[in-house]
Amino acid sequence: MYDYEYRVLCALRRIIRSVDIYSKKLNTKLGLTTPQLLCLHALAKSESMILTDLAREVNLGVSTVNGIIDRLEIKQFLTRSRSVKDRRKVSLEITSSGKNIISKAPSLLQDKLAASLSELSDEEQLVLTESLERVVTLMEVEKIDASPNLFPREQVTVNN
Amino acid sequence: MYDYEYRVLCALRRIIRSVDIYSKKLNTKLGLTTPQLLCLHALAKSESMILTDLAREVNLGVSTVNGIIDRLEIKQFLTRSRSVKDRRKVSLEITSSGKNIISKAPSLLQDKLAASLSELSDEEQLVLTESLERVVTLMEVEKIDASPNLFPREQVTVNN
DNA sequence: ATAGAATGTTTCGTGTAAGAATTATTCCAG
DNA sequence: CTGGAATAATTCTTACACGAAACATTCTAT
Repeated sequence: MYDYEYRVLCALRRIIRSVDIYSKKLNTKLGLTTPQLLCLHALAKSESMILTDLAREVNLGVSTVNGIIDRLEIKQFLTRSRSVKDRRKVSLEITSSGKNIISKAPSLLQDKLAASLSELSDEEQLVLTESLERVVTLMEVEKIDASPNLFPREQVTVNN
Repeated sequence: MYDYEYRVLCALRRIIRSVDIYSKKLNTKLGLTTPQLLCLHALAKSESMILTDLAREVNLGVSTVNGIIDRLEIKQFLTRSRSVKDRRKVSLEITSSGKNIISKAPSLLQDKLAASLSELSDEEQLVLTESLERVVTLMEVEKIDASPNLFPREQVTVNN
């Protein structure tokens, strides 16, 4: 019973690590990380977008995406421009150079994972995908539950 | 067919984000993040350990773990001491204060995930766990495959 | 019309996370 | 026994990733 919990935790951490290592490999080969590519893809679909919406689109925090945008702007794969109508907003636009790079970029999923996934039967793909999505919903319950105290057992405070 | 790939990618990123957000929540409440707790748990099991082995144990890079160890040492949850037999090695030992904190700490898995997981039937738990582990093996193939060129389609080099 | 709520971006601080390079030590072959 | 390979830890740089705080702008209720 406790066994599954440990196995799940272990699997999650290894998945996280794999994703990160792939992102770094991408960066040395292509000059772009997975999150950067992800943002560019989102921008390519919309042609023009606001930071807040982009963050929601790629499931990341707004301050995180802001940093990613900084790096993409330096590399000239997108432009920032203050909106005239509402001067709080900054509209993000992918450049032609940006469009070019994503057309050359490999899959956002590990090649092998994508390949192996497509080799599974449709049935198996479905089970796997839905299992992952179930994990997501299980995890994200936490977020919605706005209980003020997360650990009612004991209030531990360690601040040296 | 391509659909599954997108759903898998999306699920993975949301899982990563959830794990990270939980870790930060832990940190504000307890003063320790998930990776830090994970390392302490590993040390508690062995009583004395070397950096390299600890890194392998928790599935992280050695430079990453070194930083985590730095922070745990400052908080006095472990001690570093150069080995006398082999002076290259540094033996890591959890302190009593370290043992104390992990006994008070909540689950390393999101509470809700752990709870929801245990509520599933044994059959379902198994499917879910094995699906995750399958994803791990699919992803880690990449690591073992030591092909010099990862993206045979095209050799893209963008170095401004 | 204006104070304050709301919205949107940016900056800051902290903590992963990794690879590359550096240093120190030990091992080993000749 | 000595020089180079191997092992181990550390430092450096880069990039995520987040929340909190600061800032500007717009909206809204009175």
